[in-house]
Amino acid sequence: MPIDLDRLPVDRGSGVSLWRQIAERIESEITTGAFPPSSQLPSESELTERFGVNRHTVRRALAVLAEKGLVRAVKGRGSFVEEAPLPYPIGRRVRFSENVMAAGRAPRGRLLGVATVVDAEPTRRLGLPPRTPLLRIEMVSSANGVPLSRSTSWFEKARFEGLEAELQRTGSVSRAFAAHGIADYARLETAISARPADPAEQDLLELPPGRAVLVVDAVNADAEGRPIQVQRTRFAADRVHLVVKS
Amino acid sequence: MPIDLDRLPVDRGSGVSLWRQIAERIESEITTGAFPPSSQLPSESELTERFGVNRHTVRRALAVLAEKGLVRAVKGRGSFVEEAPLPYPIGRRVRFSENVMAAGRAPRGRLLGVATVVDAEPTRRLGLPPRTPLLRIEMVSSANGVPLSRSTSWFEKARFEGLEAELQRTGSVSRAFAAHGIADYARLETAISARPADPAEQDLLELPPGRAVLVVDAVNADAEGRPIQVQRTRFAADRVHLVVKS
DNA sequence: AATCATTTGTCCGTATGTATT
DNA sequence: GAATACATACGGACAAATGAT
Repeated sequence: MPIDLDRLPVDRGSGVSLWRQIAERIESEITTGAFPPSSQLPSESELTERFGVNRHTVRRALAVLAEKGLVRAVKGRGSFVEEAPLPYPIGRRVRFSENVMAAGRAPRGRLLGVATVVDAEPTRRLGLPPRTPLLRIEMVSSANGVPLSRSTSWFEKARFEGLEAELQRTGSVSRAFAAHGIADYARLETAISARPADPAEQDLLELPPGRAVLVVDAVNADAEGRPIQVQRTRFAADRVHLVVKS
Repeated sequence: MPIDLDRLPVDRGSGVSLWRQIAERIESEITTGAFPPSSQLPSESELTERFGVNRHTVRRALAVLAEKGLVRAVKGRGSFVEEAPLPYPIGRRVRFSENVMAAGRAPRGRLLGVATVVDAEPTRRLGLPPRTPLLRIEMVSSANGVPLSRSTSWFEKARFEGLEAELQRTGSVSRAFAAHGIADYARLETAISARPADPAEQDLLELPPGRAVLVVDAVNADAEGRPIQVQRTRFAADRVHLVVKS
């Protein structure tokens, strides 16, 4: 009769700590597909029973896996297997929905807020005269219900009056542009940096404290090459990797 | 007689905490150029005297600036003004030294170690048969003496026997390649991600705990398009931003 | 609308083995 | 060997968020 690995008890006094053994067992079950991406892990108390250890020990193992970005714990609900990082192309074409769908996941955009602002730096990058009123739009985008990015965009207000209504309705910048007669647009320049997520980002992106965000700073232009959008996107660094084509 | 802002004492009971006032004063002195990039700040005790506060208050102000990535404290030496982030192009051409010199800074590479290894993943990406022996090379690269990146490279051992000697001597991958008859090489594919720096990286890159590293994963190929190098570079995210040309 | 069971997060402990000084 | 520090493991209580009833 074959050994049932799932029921194999932890090995006390083996020189390997229990939390490490448990973490490795759960990790192998994730990588072999016993726990598929986005599925829910057994609760801490179930794992406690299964491995015959204290709940703290299970929690330590789960903390290791969370640290590695393999699982994500949600208070009051449970722990879930993280999806593999989504490959996000950084090319001329910039279409969040397309990029997410190409990876076989369901994109969604949520409008957080709209404001009319005067801001020197985006104005300069849009090539507009100083103190031109801009539309500033805050969004959160997700794939399969998991938040992927938080973005801030600036547009010339006079040209994109009412853009927010379309954004609100569709949750898609591309579609809002289309409604304003812009069928095609492309990346002009892109700068990429990274830093730890701040508390607001931790909240909106459902990130545990200390994780990093990838900051992608881009200027997008219409078919004639005129800048129409300055965008600063903060991706949850655990959930994407940016792919640059040469 | 004009007011000497440098000598303006801190404003107690103004509703703004002393550490915040001091942080803002030092920050403005940095941005106005009174403390140029890479210069050394006055010691904590000098600042203590100048502002007439306790050393803890000065330390808190400096901690804020370090958190923002404006200054860098080095134990036993002092605090230094961070350089502006170096724009690092991610294009077809991959030349660390060129990129750093283009920004007007002095590049330097230091070889940390060389090992012969068998590793499935880089072997596969190099398009070599499984279990082919590889040369794995660990480096740290810096600009103006400030560590910028930590990289691990894999090469086919049979083809690049003795590469490490040249690397040791010049600290440059390009020059070591040249000595092996490879005049030109280019990026094949690049993936970018980010995560908090681990303790070893904090040490080598002189990063305070909690900061992020930009992980750039690349396969480079010779003039014929054959992969010759798999490279994983971890940039100190505070000190560079990657610029992608479209 | 209010209550309840479930689940993770945080805190208080105690005991024990291991490594260092 | 003794003293010390540290990591490991366990026990229990309660807070906080969630989802269902």
